[in-house]
Amino acid sequence: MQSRSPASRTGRPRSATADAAILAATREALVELGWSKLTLGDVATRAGVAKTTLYRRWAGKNELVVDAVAELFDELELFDRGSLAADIEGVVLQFASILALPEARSGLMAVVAEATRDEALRERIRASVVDRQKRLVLEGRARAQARGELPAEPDPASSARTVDLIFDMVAGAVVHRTLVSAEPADEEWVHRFTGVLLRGLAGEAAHPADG
Amino acid sequence: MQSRSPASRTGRPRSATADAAILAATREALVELGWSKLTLGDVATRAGVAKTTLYRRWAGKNELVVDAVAELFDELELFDRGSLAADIEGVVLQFASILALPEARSGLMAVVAEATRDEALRERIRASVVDRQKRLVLEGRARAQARGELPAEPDPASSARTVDLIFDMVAGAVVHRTLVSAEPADEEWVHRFTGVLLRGLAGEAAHPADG
DNA sequence: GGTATTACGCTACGACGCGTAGCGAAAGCC
DNA sequence: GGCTTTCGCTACGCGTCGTAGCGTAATACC
Repeated sequence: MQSRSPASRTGRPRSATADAAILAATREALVELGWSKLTLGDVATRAGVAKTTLYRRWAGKNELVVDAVAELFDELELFDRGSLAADIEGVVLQFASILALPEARSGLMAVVAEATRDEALRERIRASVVDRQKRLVLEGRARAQARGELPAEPDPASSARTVDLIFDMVAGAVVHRTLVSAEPADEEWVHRFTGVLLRGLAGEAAHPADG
Repeated sequence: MQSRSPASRTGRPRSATADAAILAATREALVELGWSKLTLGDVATRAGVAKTTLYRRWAGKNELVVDAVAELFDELELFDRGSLAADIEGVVLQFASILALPEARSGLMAVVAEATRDEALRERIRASVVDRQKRLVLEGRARAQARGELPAEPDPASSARTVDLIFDMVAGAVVHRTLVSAEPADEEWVHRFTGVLLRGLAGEAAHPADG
């Protein structure tokens, strides 16, 4: 959400239910119409609010859709399944199930595309969507290091680069599989992916079927 | 390009220079304006053609931008650098340099987003952009198997799934690094990425600096 | 060279979404 | 009750869309 400055203490407060209704209506419109045919007037009508109310809270289509899609990622959680491989498979399957939703598929890529020319929008996406995933990578790695599955990296700069790399590899692969190849990231695919990620291409050939 | 059916044999032929001018103008407009602010009228003016000419050849903005961006991927080539790791690094750096172009950054993701609701557009992207990259994965793997760096996969179905997986991992990681994380996929990053891809997360820790 | 056929440039048009301004009414704090 | 902010509503100018219509240019066929 937009940073609510503490300046507005007096006067009529903004309706919290309107916020929720607008975001829900945005997701509904994304499902039915997709990004390009989604209009703010239509969203306002669906939400039962005036178009001007919508413009008072969001600068435009981009920011609105980012917030609407970001809520879908709230449920992401890294359950402890006992091993690094199982942890990765679990969270990747969660991520894939979110990307399988039509409102996420059509909305997320569009705002990322817009963000290539809009630094503020890129920061908004990072804060509300990306960082929530990156946190999972940090957690998973810490757990794996505690289990002895991964070595500790003493150099913090090198460590940060490794986290970024893993994050790009995991998120990128799932996104590409789901949105570009347009194939489901199902359990079998996730299992193969995790195998390559952990053991590499050559090593994976030695364990073709099991985990 | 759209499949030119051999039905039109008589009459004035379509100007080939107009095609090139329109696609170049589209890329130019993508750089200056980005996807959302790009208008077909503006592209027609830049190309020195009438707006109606543009509509006679392309169904809309999506198809036009796909063709304009697809030309950027023509130069992709897999040079034989002697080892699988070097081959991967070389082609990934080429791919990254294309994605670093502003006309590719702003255009490619947008059409992919649109393609989530348009099967024909998805097929157009696959034919003119994606398949050109997937061919490189096939070449690279065949070379690596000939060198003995990768084992032969006798089962064709399993083999095809592996190629798809590798393709999603390579292309996805580079795209995510470039367009979502908005960081350059430079030589250092590509080197780290290739290490993880070939040796896995655990194995990579044993070779932190070299190749 | 004449004719048919197709592409081209140009103009004009209705339709639609954008984003804003202005108004009166409603809902909170002091 | 007075102050402040939000809300719903209407209306507006603006720009783009995609198409229709027309006269002209370029090629193939006879």
